[in-house]
Amino acid sequence: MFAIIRDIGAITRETEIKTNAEFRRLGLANNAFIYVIRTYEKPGMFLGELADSVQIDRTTAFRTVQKLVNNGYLRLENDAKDKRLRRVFVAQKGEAVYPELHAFEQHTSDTLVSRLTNDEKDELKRLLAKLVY
Amino acid sequence: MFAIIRDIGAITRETEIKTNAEFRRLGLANNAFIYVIRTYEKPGMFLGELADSVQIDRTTAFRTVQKLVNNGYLRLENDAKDKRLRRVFVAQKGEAVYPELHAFEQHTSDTLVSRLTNDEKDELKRLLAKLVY
DNA sequence: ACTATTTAATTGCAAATACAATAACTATCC
DNA sequence: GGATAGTTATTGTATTTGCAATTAAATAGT
Repeated sequence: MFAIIRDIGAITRETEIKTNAEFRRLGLANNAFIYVIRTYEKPGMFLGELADSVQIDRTTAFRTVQKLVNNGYLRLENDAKDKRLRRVFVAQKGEAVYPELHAFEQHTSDTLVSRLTNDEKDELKRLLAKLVY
Repeated sequence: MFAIIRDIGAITRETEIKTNAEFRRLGLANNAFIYVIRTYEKPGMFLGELADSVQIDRTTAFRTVQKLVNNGYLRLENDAKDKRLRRVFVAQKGEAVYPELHAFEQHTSDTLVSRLTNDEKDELKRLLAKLVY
């Protein structure tokens, strides 16, 4: 059964190479585009929550978010109740670029599963969801 | 359908974190263990071939292999016909450690799919194989 | 045979990465 | 309400990473 884990790893690494190449021109290589997508879709996560949601080391995520704030893609807000928390939102540039990021993700995903029938796509989706949750 | 690509990425990142933590004590973090496994299973690949087989940047792969050669896990041999090629083989330490690496990969994979029925496991394996090839 | 193109390995270097440690704050327990 | 434990953000630092460029060798084309 280890073929499953190898195939999954292979797909991820190949996808990341393509996506990073695509978004380097926007300063969103090194998986930075993921942060913009996730933040757009779920605004107001605090830093550690965002890091966990993308399964990336918290210190790495922290520095990536810093860079994205400096670049104008994201912005941070202190939580009113809990002074430890800094919540993440998209800034103007992040808002503007989201459609393009999402379209590319969609396209990449469609290409990946293009040799499957619709039933197979649904089944794969269902099975993967079962692994994750 | 982009849930598929997200779930796949999430599984990979989580798996890599666990596996790197497990094998750090052996000096096989940063995905180095993958090279030992693949080389053991297909000895004599040249450097670029090995890099492609694990979907990792060739320069990164090159440096990782260098380190593994220094650590006694792998060894290199010049190709007799084509003077550009350096073929990779496991050395003593690589040979010795392979069973443990493979057992861990097996265990990780089994844990990952433990909530699936046997039929579902087979189906997932089949669908993923269809994506990769 | 000779030039041009391709492919492999390698190095240079700036940036990214992640473990470890610390500081600030919150929640819990007695 | 004060000590203790747990959580979050942050920094220090050494290592890793990967794009770009270089060298060397093989292959293709004429």
